[in-house]
Amino acid sequence: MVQSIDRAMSIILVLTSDESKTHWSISEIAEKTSLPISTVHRLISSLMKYGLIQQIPETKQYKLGITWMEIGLRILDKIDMRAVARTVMEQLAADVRESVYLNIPDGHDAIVLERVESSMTVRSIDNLGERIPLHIGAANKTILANMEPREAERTVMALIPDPEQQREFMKQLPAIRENGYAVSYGEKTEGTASIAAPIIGYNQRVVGALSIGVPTYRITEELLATLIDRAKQSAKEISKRIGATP
Amino acid sequence: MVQSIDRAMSIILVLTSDESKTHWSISEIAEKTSLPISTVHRLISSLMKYGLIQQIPETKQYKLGITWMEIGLRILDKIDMRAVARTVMEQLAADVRESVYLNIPDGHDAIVLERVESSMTVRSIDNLGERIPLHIGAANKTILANMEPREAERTVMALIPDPEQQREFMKQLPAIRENGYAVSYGEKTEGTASIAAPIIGYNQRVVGALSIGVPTYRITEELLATLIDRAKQSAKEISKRIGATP
DNA sequence: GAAGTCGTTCCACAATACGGAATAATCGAC
DNA sequence: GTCGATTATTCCGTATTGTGGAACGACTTC
Repeated sequence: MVQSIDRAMSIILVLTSDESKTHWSISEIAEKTSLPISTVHRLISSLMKYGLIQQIPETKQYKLGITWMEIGLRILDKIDMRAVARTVMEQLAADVRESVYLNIPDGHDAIVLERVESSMTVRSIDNLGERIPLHIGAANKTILANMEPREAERTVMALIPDPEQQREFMKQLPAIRENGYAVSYGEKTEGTASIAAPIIGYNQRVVGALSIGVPTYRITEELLATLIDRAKQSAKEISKRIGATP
Repeated sequence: MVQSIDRAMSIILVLTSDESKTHWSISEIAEKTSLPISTVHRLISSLMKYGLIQQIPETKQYKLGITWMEIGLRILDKIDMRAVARTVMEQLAADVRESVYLNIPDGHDAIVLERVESSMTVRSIDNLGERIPLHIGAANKTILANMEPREAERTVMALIPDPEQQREFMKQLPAIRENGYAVSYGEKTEGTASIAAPIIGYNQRVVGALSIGVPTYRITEELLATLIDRAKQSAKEISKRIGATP
């Protein structure tokens, strides 16, 4: 619609086109965009004004400006994980034909932030907004396992009074962290198993967990392997979309 | 030079103007930019094409698009300081149990590049991507103090109009440079003190500043001494690590 | 159901960006 | 140092492009 913006973006596109190349000359850009040099120059001048493109003084070449990062960081800061997760969760639920949940940590509990039910589901297990202590269920355990260890320890100490049980519980966490998933059988709801994987934010911190709830009687070894795989994959997809840098 | 780009950026600017507000209606944007509604609409349509702006289907309102993050992350990737810094920052935050920030200079401001919050933190103070003038706050002052003196002077002259205040301000810089740290009380945020130390790149140039934010009421002389020590130490650690791999 | 308040589309008009060509700056070979 | 080749930058008459008031449509509110 607006030609200048189309052209400006085609220039930006050229600047992002090659991972290894960091700076470009005007004539290179003109050639790649098939625009006249003078036009490229004028557009770049405008873009420079806003820090979208920067000029390297020594070589007079151009590179992407810092504004992209500046605004990008702001978006990362308040990205709505829920909306992002929803898309992925719906796909997953449709594929595996089971209910899918998204939990986020808050204090010593996790809150059920989102739920997608499969058509197969007889009844939904977790209610939206429900608060579940972090040591209960596969989803919450993956959160604990991926939290800052000291904080995890403090949380467990607050949740489990008996020191012996505390130690016993803490033992499982490293493995969960290592494997990238957790499985639980009927911890929260009788007759329901849960397969969970962590969602990691842009700053490498765990921001939630995705889990699949399955009636225990349906589970076979083969299905379990598939579900683990799919849960990990979907959690990673969400992590990526909310800006985690792998 | 190119009007459309100027106008487009003024729209983007509105969308970034308020930290708390995440989505805007066309008429709000039109009013803020003093542009006709139809013009705003046309520009937004073009910007949407590139994911620079997204529309929320339910409310028909607009928000910043993910392209900013996408391109921003590419640039971030090239700044390997961030990855290096994060490790050190997380350790520091865990140890001192306060929030830790990383600022990098750009023009007359610094940008908040990374933030690690302690579990103790009530609320985060600085937002990622936020731009703060270089004469405000301990972190930015350490940057100024370690910049090339002429450039620092030029920056201060641009930021502070009053010549008397300029001179007054410049006086503190040599001491900051000498001591290797700066402390500020509530310069940027009421009730929050900041302890900062410079990060020096492989070419002996200041590339950023690490700072610890502490509620003023928590500060004692003893704690202050510790935090100064830890800030200097961590900043030096980061400097060393980015110096080793230029 | 009328009156507002949004977002969206339309189109005659002229202001705006266009781009070829001239100029300036830079580099390199001899 | 000079000449030529290759950049980046500026200029300016032209017409293509974006402009914005007004009409329309979709919703909400009273």
